[in-house]
Amino acid sequence: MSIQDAHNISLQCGACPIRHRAVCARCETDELALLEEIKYYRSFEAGQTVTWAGDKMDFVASVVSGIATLTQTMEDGRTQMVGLLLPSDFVGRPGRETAAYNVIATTDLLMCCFRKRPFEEMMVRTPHVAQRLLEMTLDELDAAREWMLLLGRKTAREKIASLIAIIARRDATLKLRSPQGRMVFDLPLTREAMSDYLGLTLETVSRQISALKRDGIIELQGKRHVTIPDFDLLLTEAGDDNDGGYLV
Amino acid sequence: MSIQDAHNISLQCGACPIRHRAVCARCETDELALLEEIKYYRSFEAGQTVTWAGDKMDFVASVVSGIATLTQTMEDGRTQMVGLLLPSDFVGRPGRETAAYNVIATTDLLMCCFRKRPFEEMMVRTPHVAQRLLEMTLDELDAAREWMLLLGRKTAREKIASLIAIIARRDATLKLRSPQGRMVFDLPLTREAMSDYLGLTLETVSRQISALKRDGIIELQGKRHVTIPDFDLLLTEAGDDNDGGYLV
DNA sequence: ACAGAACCTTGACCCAAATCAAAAGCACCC
DNA sequence: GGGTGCTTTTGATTTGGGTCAAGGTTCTGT
Repeated sequence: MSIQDAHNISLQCGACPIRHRAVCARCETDELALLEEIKYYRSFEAGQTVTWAGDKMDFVASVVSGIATLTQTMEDGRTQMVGLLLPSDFVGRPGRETAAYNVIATTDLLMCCFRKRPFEEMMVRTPHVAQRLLEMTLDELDAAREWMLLLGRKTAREKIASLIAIIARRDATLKLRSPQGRMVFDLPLTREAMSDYLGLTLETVSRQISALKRDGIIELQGKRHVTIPDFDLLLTEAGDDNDGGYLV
Repeated sequence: MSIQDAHNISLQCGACPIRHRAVCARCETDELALLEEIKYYRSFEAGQTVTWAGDKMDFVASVVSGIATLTQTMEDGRTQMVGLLLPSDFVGRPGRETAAYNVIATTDLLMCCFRKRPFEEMMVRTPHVAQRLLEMTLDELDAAREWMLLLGRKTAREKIASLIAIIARRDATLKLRSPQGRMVFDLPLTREAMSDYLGLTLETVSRQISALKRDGIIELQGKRHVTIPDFDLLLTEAGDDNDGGYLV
Protein backbone atom coordinates (compact mmCIF):
# COMPACT_ATOMS: atom_id res chain seq x y z
CA MET A 1 0.00 0.00 0.00
CA SER A 2 2.17 2.82 -1.23
CA ILE A 3 1.27 6.19 0.15
CA GLN A 4 1.71 9.37 -1.78
CA ASP A 5 1.97 12.06 0.79
CA ALA A 6 1.44 15.76 0.60
CA HIS A 7 3.47 16.54 -2.53
CA ASN A 8 3.50 20.23 -2.91
CA ILE A 9 -0.26 20.43 -2.52
CA SER A 10 -1.30 23.28 -0.34
CA LEU A 11 -4.72 24.81 -0.50
CA GLN A 12 -6.08 27.70 1.50
CA CYS A 13 -9.29 26.62 3.26
CA GLY A 14 -10.95 29.78 2.01
CA ALA A 15 -10.45 28.63 -1.59
CA CYS A 16 -11.33 24.98 -0.94
CA PRO A 17 -14.02 23.54 -3.23
CA ILE A 18 -15.68 21.67 -0.36
CA ARG A 19 -15.44 24.53 2.13
CA HIS A 20 -19.23 24.95 2.44
CA ARG A 21 -20.22 21.27 2.58
CA ALA A 22 -17.52 19.40 4.48
CA VAL A 23 -17.04 18.87 8.18
CA CYS A 24 -15.56 22.38 8.37
CA ALA A 25 -18.64 24.02 6.82
CA ARG A 26 -19.79 25.79 9.99
CA CYS A 27 -16.36 26.96 11.10
CA GLU A 28 -15.60 30.64 11.66
CA THR A 29 -12.36 32.15 10.38
CA ASP A 30 -10.54 31.57 13.67
CA GLU A 31 -11.61 27.94 13.81
CA LEU A 32 -10.58 27.51 10.21
CA ALA A 33 -7.14 28.80 11.13
CA LEU A 34 -6.83 26.04 13.73
CA LEU A 35 -7.85 23.40 11.18
CA GLU A 36 -5.46 24.86 8.66
CA GLU A 37 -2.61 24.17 11.09
CA ILE A 38 -3.33 20.49 11.57
CA LYS A 39 -4.47 19.55 8.08
CA TYR A 40 -2.40 17.91 5.35
CA TYR A 41 -3.24 16.54 1.93
CA ARG A 42 -2.85 13.06 0.55
CA SER A 43 -3.60 11.88 -2.94
CA PHE A 44 -4.30 8.42 -4.26
CA GLU A 45 -4.46 7.02 -7.75
CA ALA A 46 -7.53 5.27 -9.09
CA GLY A 47 -7.58 1.72 -7.75
CA GLN A 48 -5.31 2.38 -4.78
CA THR A 49 -6.37 1.31 -1.32
CA VAL A 50 -6.63 4.09 1.26
CA THR A 51 -7.10 1.76 4.25
CA TRP A 52 -7.77 -1.90 4.89
CA ALA A 53 -10.39 -2.87 7.46
CA GLY A 54 -8.63 -3.64 10.72
CA ASP A 55 -5.55 -1.57 9.95
CA LYS A 56 -4.47 1.14 12.29
CA MET A 57 -5.84 4.47 11.11
CA ASP A 58 -4.35 7.52 12.75
CA PHE A 59 -6.19 10.14 10.74
CA VAL A 60 -9.64 11.25 9.68
CA ALA A 61 -10.25 12.99 6.38
CA SER A 62 -12.56 14.75 3.97
CA VAL A 63 -12.75 13.82 0.31
CA VAL A 64 -11.75 16.94 -1.63
CA SER A 65 -12.05 15.55 -5.12
CA GLY A 66 -12.58 12.14 -6.68
CA ILE A 67 -14.60 9.16 -5.54
CA ALA A 68 -13.88 6.38 -3.06
CA THR A 69 -15.83 3.38 -1.83
CA LEU A 70 -16.30 1.87 1.60
CA THR A 71 -16.60 -1.89 1.39
CA GLN A 72 -17.01 -4.83 3.74
CA THR A 73 -15.89 -8.33 2.82
CA MET A 74 -16.56 -11.79 4.17
CA GLU A 75 -13.75 -14.36 4.49
CA ASP A 76 -14.85 -16.11 1.30
CA GLY A 77 -14.59 -12.90 -0.68
CA ARG A 78 -18.21 -11.81 -0.91
CA THR A 79 -18.13 -8.03 -1.00
CA GLN A 80 -20.71 -5.40 -0.16
CA MET A 81 -20.24 -1.71 -0.65
CA VAL A 82 -21.50 0.16 2.42
CA GLY A 83 -20.59 3.69 1.48
CA LEU A 84 -19.88 5.77 -1.59
CA LEU A 85 -17.63 8.70 -0.73
CA LEU A 86 -18.00 11.83 -2.80
CA PRO A 87 -16.33 15.22 -2.44
CA SER A 88 -17.03 16.71 1.01
CA ASP A 89 -17.77 13.30 2.57
CA PHE A 90 -15.98 12.39 5.77
CA VAL A 91 -13.89 9.25 6.38
CA GLY A 92 -12.95 7.76 9.71
CA ARG A 93 -14.35 7.98 13.17
CA PRO A 94 -13.11 10.10 16.02
CA GLY A 95 -12.39 7.87 18.99
CA ARG A 96 -11.65 4.74 16.96
CA GLU A 97 -8.19 3.30 16.54
CA THR A 98 -8.60 1.03 13.53
CA ALA A 99 -10.38 1.33 10.20
CA ALA A 100 -13.69 -0.53 10.16
CA TYR A 101 -13.92 -0.82 6.36
CA ASN A 102 -11.84 -1.03 3.24
CA VAL A 103 -11.56 2.38 1.63
CA ILE A 104 -10.61 2.23 -2.03
CA ALA A 105 -10.07 5.08 -4.48
CA THR A 106 -12.37 4.59 -7.48
CA THR A 107 -10.96 7.57 -9.35
CA ASP A 108 -7.90 9.65 -8.58
CA LEU A 109 -8.54 10.99 -5.14
CA LEU A 110 -7.49 13.97 -3.07
CA MET A 111 -8.14 13.92 0.64
CA CYS A 112 -7.79 16.61 3.29
CA CYS A 113 -6.51 14.73 6.36
CA PHE A 114 -6.31 15.55 10.03
CA ARG A 115 -4.29 13.53 12.51
CA LYS A 116 -6.80 11.93 14.80
CA ARG A 117 -5.51 13.22 18.13
CA PRO A 118 -5.48 16.94 17.30
CA PHE A 119 -8.81 16.60 15.50
CA GLU A 120 -10.41 15.00 18.54
CA GLU A 121 -9.09 17.77 20.75
CA MET A 122 -10.49 20.31 18.35
CA MET A 123 -13.90 18.59 18.45
CA VAL A 124 -14.08 19.10 22.20
CA ARG A 125 -13.03 22.72 22.05
CA THR A 126 -15.02 24.00 19.09
CA PRO A 127 -18.63 22.87 18.85
CA HIS A 128 -19.02 23.81 15.18
CA VAL A 129 -17.03 20.85 13.94
CA ALA A 130 -18.95 18.40 16.11
CA GLN A 131 -22.28 19.97 15.13
CA ARG A 132 -21.55 19.63 11.44
CA LEU A 133 -20.26 16.09 11.87
CA LEU A 134 -23.47 15.11 13.66
CA GLU A 135 -25.53 16.56 10.84
CA MET A 136 -23.49 14.73 8.22
CA THR A 137 -23.66 11.46 10.15
CA LEU A 138 -27.44 11.71 10.47
CA ASP A 139 -27.66 12.27 6.71
CA GLU A 140 -25.49 9.24 6.09
CA LEU A 141 -27.66 7.17 8.39
CA ASP A 142 -30.73 8.18 6.39
CA ALA A 143 -28.96 7.26 3.18
CA ALA A 144 -27.93 3.91 4.68
CA ARG A 145 -31.55 3.18 5.58
CA GLU A 146 -32.76 4.01 2.09
CA TRP A 147 -30.03 1.69 0.83
CA MET A 148 -31.26 -1.07 3.18
CA LEU A 149 -34.71 -0.92 1.60
CA LEU A 150 -33.06 -1.24 -1.79
CA LEU A 151 -30.92 -4.24 -0.74
CA GLY A 152 -33.69 -6.04 1.11
CA ARG A 153 -36.74 -5.52 -1.02
CA LYS A 154 -36.08 -4.21 -4.51
CA THR A 155 -35.81 -6.28 -7.69
CA ALA A 156 -32.66 -6.21 -9.82
CA ARG A 157 -34.29 -3.81 -12.28
CA GLU A 158 -35.44 -1.50 -9.49
CA LYS A 159 -31.98 -1.61 -7.93
CA ILE A 160 -30.28 -0.52 -11.15
CA ALA A 161 -32.85 2.20 -11.79
CA SER A 162 -32.42 3.41 -8.20
CA LEU A 163 -28.64 3.58 -8.49
CA ILE A 164 -28.80 5.49 -11.76
CA ALA A 165 -31.33 7.87 -10.17
CA ILE A 166 -29.06 8.38 -7.15
CA ILE A 167 -26.11 9.23 -9.38
CA ALA A 168 -28.24 11.47 -11.58
CA ARG A 169 -29.56 13.32 -8.55
CA ARG A 170 -26.10 13.84 -7.13
CA ASP A 171 -24.80 15.04 -10.47
CA ALA A 172 -27.66 17.50 -10.76
CA THR A 173 -26.92 18.86 -7.27
CA LEU A 174 -23.32 19.35 -8.34
CA LYS A 175 -24.44 21.31 -11.39
CA LEU A 176 -26.92 23.27 -9.24
CA ARG A 177 -29.88 21.98 -11.21
CA SER A 178 -32.98 20.23 -9.96
CA PRO A 179 -33.23 16.57 -10.97
CA GLN A 180 -35.95 16.35 -13.62
CA GLY A 181 -36.65 15.91 -17.32
CA ARG A 182 -33.73 15.06 -19.60
CA MET A 183 -30.41 14.45 -17.86
CA VAL A 184 -26.93 13.57 -19.11
CA PHE A 185 -23.96 12.39 -17.05
CA ASP A 186 -21.30 9.70 -16.56
CA LEU A 187 -21.45 6.62 -14.37
CA PRO A 188 -18.42 6.83 -12.12
CA LEU A 189 -18.50 3.10 -11.29
CA THR A 190 -17.56 -0.10 -13.10
CA ARG A 191 -20.23 -2.79 -13.49
CA GLU A 192 -18.51 -4.69 -10.71
CA ALA A 193 -18.60 -1.72 -8.32
CA MET A 194 -22.28 -1.31 -9.15
CA SER A 195 -22.90 -4.96 -8.34
CA ASP A 196 -21.13 -4.50 -4.99
CA TYR A 197 -23.30 -1.50 -4.32
CA LEU A 198 -26.52 -3.29 -5.17
CA GLY A 199 -25.91 -6.77 -3.83
CA LEU A 200 -26.06 -8.32 -7.32
CA THR A 201 -23.62 -10.06 -9.66
CA LEU A 202 -22.00 -8.05 -12.39
CA GLU A 203 -23.73 -10.15 -15.03
CA THR A 204 -27.12 -9.19 -13.65
CA VAL A 205 -26.09 -5.54 -13.59
CA SER A 206 -25.08 -5.74 -17.23
CA ARG A 207 -28.28 -7.50 -18.25
CA GLN A 208 -30.54 -5.06 -16.43
CA ILE A 209 -28.74 -2.05 -17.87
CA SER A 210 -29.24 -3.57 -21.32
CA ALA A 211 -32.92 -4.10 -20.49
CA LEU A 212 -33.45 -0.50 -19.33
CA LYS A 213 -31.74 0.65 -22.51
CA ARG A 214 -33.91 -1.63 -24.65
CA ASP A 215 -37.01 -0.22 -22.92
CA GLY A 216 -35.95 3.37 -23.54
CA ILE A 217 -35.62 4.26 -19.85
CA ILE A 218 -31.98 5.14 -20.39
CA GLU A 219 -29.72 5.75 -23.41
CA LEU A 220 -26.06 4.83 -23.49
CA GLN A 221 -23.20 6.45 -25.38
CA GLY A 222 -20.34 4.06 -24.79
CA LYS A 223 -20.40 2.13 -21.52
CA ARG A 224 -20.36 4.94 -19.03
CA HIS A 225 -22.07 7.95 -20.59
CA VAL A 226 -25.79 7.99 -19.82
CA THR A 227 -28.75 10.02 -21.01
CA ILE A 228 -32.02 9.85 -19.14
CA PRO A 229 -34.82 11.06 -21.40
CA ASP A 230 -37.36 11.32 -18.56
CA PHE A 231 -36.28 11.33 -14.95
CA ASP A 232 -39.80 10.64 -13.62
CA LEU A 233 -39.98 7.51 -15.73
CA LEU A 234 -36.72 6.34 -14.21
CA LEU A 235 -38.06 6.97 -10.71
CA THR A 236 -41.10 4.88 -11.49
CA GLU A 237 -38.83 2.03 -12.53
CA ALA A 238 -36.89 2.51 -9.29
CA GLY A 239 -40.07 1.88 -7.30
CA ASP A 240 -39.67 5.22 -5.57
CA ASP A 241 -42.47 7.42 -4.43
CA ASN A 242 -41.92 10.09 -7.03
CA ASP A 243 -45.26 11.86 -7.05
CA GLY A 244 -44.98 14.85 -4.74
CA GLY A 245 -44.67 14.18 -1.08
CA TYR A 246 -46.82 12.15 1.14
CA LEU A 247 -50.49 12.89 1.54
CA VAL A 248 -51.58 11.27 4.77
CA MET B 1 -53.59 6.17 16.31
CA SER B 2 -54.67 6.62 19.88
CA ILE B 3 -52.07 8.19 22.11
CA GLN B 4 -51.73 7.35 25.72
CA ASP B 5 -50.03 10.27 27.29
CA ALA B 6 -48.06 10.62 30.44
CA HIS B 7 -50.44 8.85 32.86
CA ASN B 8 -49.07 9.32 36.27
CA ILE B 9 -45.62 8.19 35.16
CA SER B 10 -42.91 10.30 36.63
CA LEU B 11 -39.39 9.09 36.98
CA GLN B 12 -36.41 10.91 38.42
CA CYS B 13 -33.57 10.91 35.89
CA GLY B 14 -31.21 9.76 38.60
CA ALA B 15 -33.20 6.56 39.00
CA CYS B 16 -33.76 6.02 35.27
CA PRO B 17 -32.75 2.59 33.96
CA ILE B 18 -31.23 4.06 30.79
CA ARG B 19 -29.49 6.95 32.54
CA HIS B 20 -25.99 5.75 31.65
CA ARG B 21 -26.60 4.71 28.03
CA ALA B 22 -29.15 7.13 26.55
CA VAL B 23 -28.64 10.51 24.95
CA CYS B 24 -28.40 11.99 28.46
CA ALA B 25 -25.54 9.70 29.51
CA ARG B 26 -22.88 12.40 29.60
CA CYS B 27 -25.00 15.05 31.30
CA GLU B 28 -23.95 16.62 34.59
CA THR B 29 -26.51 17.14 37.35
CA ASP B 30 -27.32 20.68 36.26
CA GLU B 31 -27.86 19.62 32.66
CA LEU B 32 -30.00 16.76 33.85
CA ALA B 33 -32.15 19.25 35.73
CA LEU B 34 -32.77 21.10 32.45
CA LEU B 35 -33.75 17.89 30.69
CA GLU B 36 -35.96 16.93 33.60
CA GLU B 37 -37.95 20.12 33.02
CA ILE B 38 -38.72 19.49 29.38
CA LYS B 39 -39.17 15.73 29.41
CA TYR B 40 -42.45 13.82 29.55
CA TYR B 41 -43.33 10.15 29.25
CA ARG B 42 -45.54 8.36 26.76
CA SER B 43 -46.43 4.71 26.71
CA PHE B 44 -47.66 2.53 23.88
CA GLU B 45 -49.16 -0.91 23.81
CA ALA B 46 -47.65 -3.73 21.79
CA GLY B 47 -48.68 -3.29 18.16
CA GLN B 48 -49.44 0.41 18.41
CA THR B 49 -47.95 2.85 15.92
CA VAL B 50 -45.80 5.60 17.42
CA THR B 51 -45.45 7.59 14.17
CA TRP B 52 -46.19 7.13 10.50
CA ALA B 53 -43.58 8.14 7.95
CA GLY B 54 -44.44 11.62 6.67
CA ASP B 55 -46.44 12.61 9.73
CA LYS B 56 -45.51 15.70 11.62
CA MET B 57 -43.33 14.75 14.57
CA ASP B 58 -42.84 17.45 17.16
CA PHE B 59 -40.78 15.45 19.62
CA VAL B 60 -37.69 13.32 19.92
CA ALA B 61 -37.46 10.49 22.43
CA SER B 62 -35.47 7.76 24.12
CA VAL B 63 -36.80 4.24 24.50
CA VAL B 64 -36.95 3.58 28.25
CA SER B 65 -38.32 0.06 28.13
CA GLY B 66 -39.74 -2.26 25.50
CA ILE B 67 -38.89 -2.67 21.83
CA ALA B 68 -39.91 -0.75 18.73
CA THR B 69 -39.12 -1.07 15.05
CA LEU B 70 -38.30 1.48 12.37
CA THR B 71 -39.67 0.40 9.00
CA GLN B 72 -39.83 1.71 5.47
CA THR B 73 -42.52 0.67 3.02
CA MET B 74 -42.97 0.88 -0.73
CA GLU B 75 -46.33 1.80 -2.25
CA ASP B 76 -47.10 -1.83 -3.05
CA GLY B 77 -46.60 -2.83 0.56
CA ARG B 78 -43.11 -4.29 0.49
CA THR B 79 -41.64 -3.59 3.92
CA GLN B 80 -38.08 -3.37 5.17
CA MET B 81 -37.10 -2.87 8.77
CA VAL B 82 -34.31 -0.29 8.98
CA GLY B 83 -33.92 -0.02 12.73
CA LEU B 84 -34.59 -2.04 15.84
CA LEU B 85 -35.05 0.25 18.83
CA LEU B 86 -34.04 -1.10 22.21
CA PRO B 87 -33.95 0.59 25.60
CA SER B 88 -31.71 3.69 25.52
CA ASP B 89 -32.01 4.08 21.73
CA PHE B 90 -32.96 7.46 20.36
CA VAL B 91 -35.88 8.23 18.00
CA GLY B 92 -36.29 11.27 15.82
CA ARG B 93 -33.94 13.79 14.37
CA PRO B 94 -33.26 17.27 15.64
CA GLY B 95 -33.91 19.74 12.84
CA ARG B 96 -36.45 17.60 11.01
CA GLU B 97 -40.15 18.36 10.93
CA THR B 98 -41.66 15.07 9.84
CA ALA B 99 -41.02 11.45 10.71
CA ALA B 100 -38.97 9.66 8.07
CA TYR B 101 -40.03 6.13 9.06
CA ASN B 102 -42.85 4.18 10.60
CA VAL B 103 -42.17 3.57 14.27
CA ILE B 104 -44.14 0.67 15.70
CA ALA B 105 -44.16 -0.71 19.23
CA THR B 106 -43.29 -4.42 19.13
CA THR B 107 -43.82 -4.88 22.86
CA ASP B 108 -45.36 -2.53 25.39
CA LEU B 109 -43.22 0.55 25.19
CA LEU B 110 -42.27 3.43 27.43
CA MET B 111 -40.61 6.46 25.89
CA CYS B 112 -39.00 9.50 27.45
CA CYS B 113 -39.95 12.36 25.12
CA PHE B 114 -38.65 15.88 24.63
CA ARG B 115 -40.46 18.50 22.61
CA LYS B 116 -38.28 19.15 19.62
CA ARG B 117 -37.86 22.91 19.98
CA PRO B 118 -36.59 22.97 23.59
CA PHE B 119 -34.43 19.94 22.91
CA GLU B 120 -32.79 21.64 19.92
CA GLU B 121 -32.11 24.72 22.03
CA MET B 122 -30.58 22.53 24.68
CA MET B 123 -28.34 20.86 22.08
CA VAL B 124 -26.84 24.21 21.17
CA ARG B 125 -26.28 25.27 24.75
CA THR B 126 -24.94 22.08 26.32
CA PRO B 127 -22.37 20.15 24.30
CA HIS B 128 -22.77 16.93 26.29
CA VAL B 129 -26.08 16.03 24.71
CA ALA B 130 -24.78 16.67 21.20
CA GLN B 131 -21.58 14.74 21.91
CA ARG B 132 -23.46 11.70 23.13
CA LEU B 133 -25.90 11.88 20.23
CA LEU B 134 -23.01 11.93 17.76
CA GLU B 135 -21.50 8.88 19.40
CA MET B 136 -24.80 7.02 19.30
CA THR B 137 -25.42 8.00 15.68
CA LEU B 138 -21.98 6.77 14.64
CA ASP B 139 -22.71 3.46 16.38
CA GLU B 140 -26.01 3.19 14.56
CA LEU B 141 -24.31 3.90 11.26
CA ASP B 142 -21.86 1.07 11.91
CA ALA B 143 -24.75 -1.24 12.76
CA ALA B 144 -26.56 -0.17 9.58
CA ARG B 145 -23.48 -1.02 7.52
CA GLU B 146 -23.17 -4.45 9.08
CA TRP B 147 -26.84 -4.90 8.28
CA MET B 148 -26.22 -3.89 4.65
CA LEU B 149 -23.68 -6.68 4.27
CA LEU B 150 -26.26 -9.07 5.66
CA LEU B 151 -29.00 -7.86 3.30
CA GLY B 152 -26.84 -7.72 0.21
CA ARG B 153 -24.64 -10.77 0.46
CA LYS B 154 -25.72 -13.33 3.02
CA THR B 155 -27.79 -16.45 2.36
CA ALA B 156 -31.10 -17.02 4.12
CA ARG B 157 -29.46 -19.39 6.58
CA GLU B 158 -26.68 -16.93 7.34
CA LYS B 159 -29.21 -14.15 7.75
CA ILE B 160 -31.19 -16.09 10.35
CA ALA B 161 -28.05 -17.18 12.19
CA SER B 162 -26.83 -13.56 12.16
CA LEU B 163 -30.08 -12.23 13.58
CA ILE B 164 -30.14 -14.82 16.35
CA ALA B 165 -26.51 -13.97 17.14
CA ILE B 166 -27.33 -10.25 17.27
CA ILE B 167 -30.19 -10.84 19.68
CA ALA B 168 -28.10 -13.24 21.77
CA ARG B 169 -25.28 -10.72 21.97
CA ARG B 170 -27.57 -7.91 23.01
CA ASP B 171 -29.24 -10.11 25.61
CA ALA B 172 -25.84 -11.05 27.02
CA THR B 173 -24.87 -7.37 27.26
CA LEU B 174 -28.08 -6.73 29.17
CA LYS B 175 -27.23 -9.50 31.62
CA LEU B 176 -23.65 -8.24 31.87
CA ARG B 177 -22.23 -11.46 30.47
CA SER B 178 -19.93 -11.98 27.54
CA PRO B 179 -21.53 -13.70 24.56
CA GLN B 180 -20.09 -17.23 24.42
CA GLY B 181 -20.78 -20.90 25.09
CA ARG B 182 -24.33 -21.90 26.00
CA MET B 183 -26.90 -19.12 25.88
CA VAL B 184 -30.64 -18.98 26.62
CA PHE B 185 -33.04 -16.15 25.77
CA ASP B 186 -36.29 -15.17 24.03
CA LEU B 187 -36.75 -13.91 20.51
CA PRO B 188 -38.57 -10.59 20.85
CA LEU B 189 -39.80 -10.63 17.24
CA THR B 190 -42.48 -12.49 15.31
CA ARG B 191 -41.43 -14.47 12.25
CA GLU B 192 -42.87 -11.69 10.12
CA ALA B 193 -40.83 -9.01 11.90
CA MET B 194 -37.74 -11.18 11.42
CA SER B 195 -38.50 -11.44 7.72
CA ASP B 196 -38.82 -7.64 7.51
CA TYR B 197 -35.50 -7.33 9.30
CA LEU B 198 -33.74 -9.78 6.99
CA GLY B 199 -35.31 -9.05 3.62
CA LEU B 200 -36.90 -12.52 3.43
CA THR B 201 -40.42 -13.94 3.43
CA LEU B 202 -41.80 -15.29 6.67
CA GLU B 203 -41.97 -18.77 5.15
CA THR B 204 -38.25 -18.75 4.48
CA VAL B 205 -37.60 -17.54 8.02
CA SER B 206 -39.65 -20.40 9.38
CA ARG B 207 -37.94 -22.97 7.16
CA GLN B 208 -34.44 -21.79 8.03
CA ILE B 209 -35.16 -21.74 11.74
CA SER B 210 -36.38 -25.32 11.42
CA ALA B 211 -33.21 -26.19 9.53
CA LEU B 212 -30.92 -24.67 12.16
CA LYS B 213 -32.87 -26.57 14.79
CA ARG B 214 -32.59 -29.83 12.84
CA ASP B 215 -28.84 -29.27 12.53
CA GLY B 216 -28.45 -28.67 16.25
CA ILE B 217 -27.25 -25.08 15.90
CA ILE B 218 -30.17 -23.87 17.99
CA GLU B 219 -32.76 -25.51 20.27
CA LEU B 220 -36.31 -24.26 20.59
CA GLN B 221 -38.66 -24.44 23.55
CA GLY B 222 -41.93 -23.22 22.08
CA LYS B 223 -41.66 -20.72 19.24
CA ARG B 224 -39.79 -17.93 20.92
CA HIS B 225 -37.56 -19.42 23.62
CA VAL B 226 -34.13 -20.25 22.23
CA THR B 227 -31.12 -22.13 23.54
CA ILE B 228 -27.82 -21.84 21.75
CA PRO B 229 -25.59 -24.76 22.73
CA ASP B 230 -22.46 -23.22 21.22
CA PHE B 231 -22.28 -19.57 20.32
CA ASP B 232 -19.14 -19.96 18.18
CA LEU B 233 -20.92 -22.55 16.06
CA LEU B 234 -23.74 -20.08 15.51
CA LEU B 235 -21.26 -17.39 14.46
CA THR B 236 -19.76 -19.77 11.93
CA GLU B 237 -23.21 -20.31 10.45
CA ALA B 238 -23.70 -16.55 10.38
CA GLY B 239 -20.63 -16.21 8.18
CA ASP B 240 -19.09 -13.81 10.68
CA ASP B 241 -15.43 -13.49 11.42
CA ASN B 242 -15.64 -14.90 14.92
CA ASP B 243 -12.01 -15.76 15.54
CA GLY B 244 -9.84 -13.02 16.85
CA GLY B 245 -11.98 -9.98 17.12
CA TYR B 246 -10.32 -6.65 17.13
CA LEU B 247 -7.24 -6.24 19.21
CA VAL B 248 -6.80 -2.52 19.63
C1' DA C 1 -65.07 -25.61 26.62
C1' DC C 2 -65.25 -23.49 22.42
C1' DA C 3 -64.84 -20.01 18.57
C1' DG C 4 -61.95 -17.01 16.39
C1' DA C 5 -57.79 -14.99 15.38
C1' DA C 6 -53.13 -14.57 15.26
C1' DC C 7 -49.00 -16.86 14.49
C1' DC C 8 -46.27 -20.57 12.73
C1' DT C 9 -44.93 -24.74 9.90
C1' DT C 10 -44.63 -27.53 5.91
C1' DG C 11 -45.29 -28.95 1.08
C1' DA C 12 -45.42 -28.26 -4.05
C1' DC C 13 -44.20 -25.51 -7.58
C1' DC C 14 -42.11 -21.52 -9.94
C1' DC C 15 -39.15 -17.83 -11.21
C1' DA C 16 -35.55 -14.18 -10.71
C1' DA C 17 -31.06 -13.97 -10.20
C1' DA C 18 -26.78 -16.74 -9.66
C1' DT C 19 -23.48 -19.54 -11.88
C1' DC C 20 -20.87 -21.23 -15.60
C1' DA C 21 -19.08 -20.28 -20.07
C1' DA C 22 -17.72 -17.86 -24.14
C1' DA C 23 -16.75 -14.12 -26.78
C1' DA C 24 -16.65 -9.20 -27.95
C1' DG C 25 -14.98 -4.49 -27.08
C1' DC C 26 -11.37 -1.55 -25.66
C1' DA C 27 -7.01 0.51 -23.91
C1' DC C 28 -2.22 0.19 -23.42
C1' DC C 29 2.27 -1.04 -24.70
C1' DC C 30 6.00 -3.25 -26.83
C1' DG D 1 0.06 -4.50 -35.74
C1' DG D 2 -0.93 -7.57 -32.67
C1' DG D 3 -0.53 -9.33 -28.16
C1' DT D 4 -2.10 -8.89 -23.07
C1' DG D 5 -5.25 -7.86 -19.85
C1' DC D 6 -8.98 -5.59 -18.46
C1' DT D 7 -14.25 -4.64 -18.70
C1' DT D 8 -18.56 -5.72 -20.57
C1' DT D 9 -22.10 -8.36 -22.94
C1' DT D 10 -24.73 -12.33 -23.94
C1' DG D 11 -26.22 -17.20 -23.70
C1' DA D 12 -27.37 -21.69 -21.29
C1' DT D 13 -28.35 -23.77 -17.15
C1' DT D 14 -29.09 -24.17 -12.20
C1' DT D 15 -30.82 -22.97 -7.80
C1' DG D 16 -32.19 -20.42 -3.60
C1' DG D 17 -35.78 -18.32 -2.06
C1' DG D 18 -40.47 -16.64 -3.39
C1' DT D 19 -45.38 -17.78 -4.05
C1' DC D 20 -49.41 -20.28 -3.30
C1' DA D 21 -51.85 -23.36 -0.45
C1' DA D 22 -53.15 -26.11 3.47
C1' DG D 23 -53.02 -27.27 8.09
C1' DG D 24 -51.23 -26.96 12.89
C1' DT D 25 -50.44 -24.29 17.42
C1' DT D 26 -51.31 -21.00 20.82
C1' DC D 27 -53.65 -17.51 22.86
C1' DT D 28 -57.78 -14.68 23.80
C1' DG D 29 -62.19 -13.74 25.05
C1' DT D 30 -66.80 -15.44 26.11
